[in-house]
Amino acid sequence: MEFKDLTPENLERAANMLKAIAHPIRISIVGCLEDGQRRTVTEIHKQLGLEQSTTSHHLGILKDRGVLSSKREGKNTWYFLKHENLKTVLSCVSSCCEK
Amino acid sequence: MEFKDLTPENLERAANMLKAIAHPIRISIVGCLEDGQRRTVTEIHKQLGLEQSTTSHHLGILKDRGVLSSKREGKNTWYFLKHENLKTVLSCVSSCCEK
DNA sequence: GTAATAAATCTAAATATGTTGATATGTAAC
DNA sequence: GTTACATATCAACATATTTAGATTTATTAC
Repeated sequence: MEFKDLTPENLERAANMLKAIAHPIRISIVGCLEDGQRRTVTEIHKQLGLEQSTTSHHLGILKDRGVLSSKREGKNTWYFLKHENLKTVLSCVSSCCEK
Repeated sequence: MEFKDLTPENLERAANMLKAIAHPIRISIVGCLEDGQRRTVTEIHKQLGLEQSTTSHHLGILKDRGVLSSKREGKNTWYFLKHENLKTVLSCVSSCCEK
């Protein structure tokens, strides 16, 4: 599907997905989850040096907007990329940002 | 360059570029400028049915964050995509948004 | 110089987003 | 039931973004 053909509703959804990713913390979170990796909230908040509540909040945004999925297993909630090709979005943008 | 390797400064720049695109109006603007097309502010504001000032404002954001470039010719300012591969970002995201 | 057109900027108000600490909920082990 | 740990939500405040109308600046033609 070409993005030109997006209905207003899907346009909104695409904008929301991009907006979800468009934040330094959330880009870093997506970076932790490349290549099918799964991480818990605690792992991510420790790895990135963030407050637990901040981390959960940003993970919630990413999940809500369709960037991540999650799966609860016991006390832990595992987060992972919902669409592998979202990696492409980031490498594409970062290639435009060099220098 | 992998986005994982972005310096904090480039991370910020990548987030700003994504944030620039992450808006329904601005996605539509980028959609008008595919394939090396150039458009003036007036053309875009008429085509998308927006206020002139709103259009100019959003074009300014896109230019400021490195998504578009512009060239003044007489009374007109032509806007165009700075990086052709930003198209990929949008088609990638829209493929994740189907249904 | 004036008039006409294109684009950019300013202003103000409404809306949305980000951040943190505190609190609540969910789950497992006992 | 209690305790401990993981996660989510709440509340409050600060900050940023969006929008439209009015104004200003830039350019061309006269």
